[in-house]
Amino acid sequence: MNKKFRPIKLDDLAKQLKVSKVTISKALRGHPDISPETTEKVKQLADKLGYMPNILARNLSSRKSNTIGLVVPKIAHIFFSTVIEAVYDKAFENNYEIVLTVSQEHAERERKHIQSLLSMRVDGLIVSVTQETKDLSIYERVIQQGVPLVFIDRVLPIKGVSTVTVDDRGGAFSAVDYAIKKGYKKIAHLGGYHHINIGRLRYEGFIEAMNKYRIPVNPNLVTEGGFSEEDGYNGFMKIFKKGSVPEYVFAVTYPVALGMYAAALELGLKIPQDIEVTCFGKNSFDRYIPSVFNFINQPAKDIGTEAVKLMLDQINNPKEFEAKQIVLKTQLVIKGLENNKSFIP
Amino acid sequence: MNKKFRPIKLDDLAKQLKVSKVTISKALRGHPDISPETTEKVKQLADKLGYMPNILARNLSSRKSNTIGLVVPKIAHIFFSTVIEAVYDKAFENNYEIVLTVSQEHAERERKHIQSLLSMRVDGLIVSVTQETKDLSIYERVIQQGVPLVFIDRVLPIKGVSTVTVDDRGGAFSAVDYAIKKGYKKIAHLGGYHHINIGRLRYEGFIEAMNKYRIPVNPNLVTEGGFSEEDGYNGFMKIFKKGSVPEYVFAVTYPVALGMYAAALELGLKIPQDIEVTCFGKNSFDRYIPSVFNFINQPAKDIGTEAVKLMLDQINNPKEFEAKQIVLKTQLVIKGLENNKSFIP
DNA sequence: ATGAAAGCGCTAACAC
DNA sequence: GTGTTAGCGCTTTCAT
Repeated sequence: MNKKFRPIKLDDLAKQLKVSKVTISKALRGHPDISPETTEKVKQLADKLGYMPNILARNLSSRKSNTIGLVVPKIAHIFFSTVIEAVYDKAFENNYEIVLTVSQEHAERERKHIQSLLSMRVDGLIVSVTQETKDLSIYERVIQQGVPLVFIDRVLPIKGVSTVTVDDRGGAFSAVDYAIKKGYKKIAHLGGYHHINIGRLRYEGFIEAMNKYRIPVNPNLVTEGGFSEEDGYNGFMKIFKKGSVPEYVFAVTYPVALGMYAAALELGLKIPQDIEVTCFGKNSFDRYIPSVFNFINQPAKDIGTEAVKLMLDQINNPKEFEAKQIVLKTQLVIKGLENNKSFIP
Repeated sequence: MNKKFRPIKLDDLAKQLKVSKVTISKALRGHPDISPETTEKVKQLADKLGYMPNILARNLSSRKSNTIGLVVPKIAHIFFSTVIEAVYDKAFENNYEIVLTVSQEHAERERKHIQSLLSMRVDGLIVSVTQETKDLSIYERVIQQGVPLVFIDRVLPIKGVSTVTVDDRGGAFSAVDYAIKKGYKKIAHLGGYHHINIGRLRYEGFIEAMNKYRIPVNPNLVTEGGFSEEDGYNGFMKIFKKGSVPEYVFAVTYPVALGMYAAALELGLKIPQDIEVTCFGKNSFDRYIPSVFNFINQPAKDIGTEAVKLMLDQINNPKEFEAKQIVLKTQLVIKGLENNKSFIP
C-alpha cells in the first residue's frame, strides 16, 4: 500500500520505444516533425503506461505556462462567483488553466497573491481589485515585467491596461432617472468608496440624474462605504439616525441592498411598500423567482468571457497589442412594487 | 515600452554579493546553515531588486509544490462558493496555494482536471464529485500515485480516503420527523441521484422517518434527479402532473427548492402557505433576512476548513496517515409558517 | 558556514 | 524524420 510510485517520464517511454526522448516529446505534442506512425505508437504507449507530462518541467523549459492568474476580492458572492465560473469556462474552452486567488478585500493579501502568481510565471493576470486598493506599484511591476493584465469590474487608473467593465454611470443614472420620473423626491444613495471606479461612477450617475431634474441632493441621504451586506446595514442605519427616511434607495451593490433590507426590517420598514429599492447586480435566482428589489443587470458572465478573450488576444498577439476598454451595457429591471407579493426564498 | 524584462534570478543575486547561489537560496528560505548577517544581507538585496523565486523551478527541483488541487462541480452556488472560500482561507493561513478547477457537473471534465492537477504535481487533492461520476478509476490512480485525497460533501465509496461530510441521513430524518409531528401526511421528497451519497442518504433519512411513524410513502410524491434549480422545477412539475399536491416538500438541496418554488409559483401555489418546504442548505443571506424555506443548516465553511486540515495532516505525516471520516452535525432551522411575511430579496 | 556538482523533467535549437 | 546538445532556475547532497 502506498508504495513509492515513481511517475513515468519521457525517458521511460523513449527507452521502451528505442527512440530519443525528443521524439517522444514532439510526438506527444503532435509536432509535425514526427511521422504519423511514430506519433501513433508513442501515444499508445503513453496511454497504456499512464504517462502524465510534468507540467512544471514543461513550463519551466518552455517559459510558457498556459495559465492565467485570476484575482478577485470575494468568491462567495453571486456576482463574483458567476464571473469566476465564466472565466473558468472560457479558459477551459481554450485549453488554458486558471489559478484563482481571493484577496478577501485585503490589499495586502492581493499583493501577495499577485507576487505568487508572477512567481508561478502565469501568462497573464485578470484582476478585480479590493475595495481598499490604492497602491498601484505592484501593477506597475506586472506591466513592466511584460505580463498581460486585464482589469475587470473594479479597475485601477493605469495606462495601457485593458479593462472590462459595465456602464456604471449610465446604469446608475437610469435607476435614479426612473425614481424621479416616478415622482420620488427623497432619494437615497448607499454608495461605494469613491476612490474606486464602481463607487465613483455609480455615485456620479446618481448625481447626474438628480441634477438633470434639479432635485437637490440631501447629504444626509448619501453614504460612502464598502460593498458588503454590513456596509449596507450600517449605511442605512446611519441615514435613519439622521432622521431621514427615504422613499427610494439606490444601492451600489446587491449585498449592500441586502444589508439595507435587514436594517429596514429591524426598523419596521417594509420593502418595497415603504421604500423602493434598486441595486446594481442581483440575486442568483431571479430567473426563477421575482425579486423585491429592482436591479441594474450586470452581465457577469460576459465580463468573465470578454476578459479571457482580451487576455488571449494579448497573449497571442503581443506585437499588435493595444489596451482596450470594453464597457458592457446594463439594463434596469423593475420588479418591486407591481409585484409586492414577491418573495425570494 | 514593454521591453523584454528578464526576471532576476538567484545567480544575479549571487554575483552581486559574491557568494554562491546556494547560499542565496538557503538564506532566502531562512535555512539555519546561513549566518544571520548573510541572511539579512541577502534578503535586503532580494527585496531591493524585487527578486521573485521561480516557483516552477523550485517545485520541480524540490518535488514539492505547496499546492493543493481543489475540484468542485460548481462555483456559482452559495454552498460551493462558501466551501471554496473557506478552503482558500485555510490554505492561505498555512502558506499553501490552491488550484481550483470546476467540473460543471461533467464527469469527463472532472477527469481532465484531475489529470492536469496531477501533472502539476499538486501535493494533494480535495474533491467533490459531479452528480454523474461513476467511474472510480481516476481516483484509484490518484491513490496509487500516493497523492493524498480528501472527498468533501459528495464522496465516492473508495477505501482509504478521508472524507468530510455532513450528517445527511440525520438531517433528512429531522426534516421529515418535524413534518410528521406537525401532522402532515402528504409529504414529498425531491431527491437527488441515489448513486451518490448525498442523494442516497438524504433519501434514506426521509424513508426512515416515514417508516418510524408508519406513514406510507407515496411513490408519486418522490423523485430522483440532479441537484440544480432545473431539477427541482421539473421534479415538482412531474409530481403535480401526477395529480398529487403535497402539503410538505423536503428538497435535497437549496437550488432544488428554488426550482420547486418557481414551479409552485407558476401553478398558483403559495409557499409557505400552501406548501411548507424544507431543504438542505440555504441562501447566502439568512443572517440578514428570514427565509420562506425551512432549512437544514450545513456548515459549509467548516467543511472547507476541516478538509484542508485533514489534507495538511496527511501531507505532513504520511507515515501515520489513516483515513478519517469527519461527519459534521447539521441543524434544522424552521422559518416558514410562523413568519409568513418573510421576503427574501 | 559556505560552495561545487548534479539533476529535477522537459523543450528549443540546431544538427544529421 | 530523428537525435544531440544545452539549458530552464532552482534545490539537493556532499565536500570543504
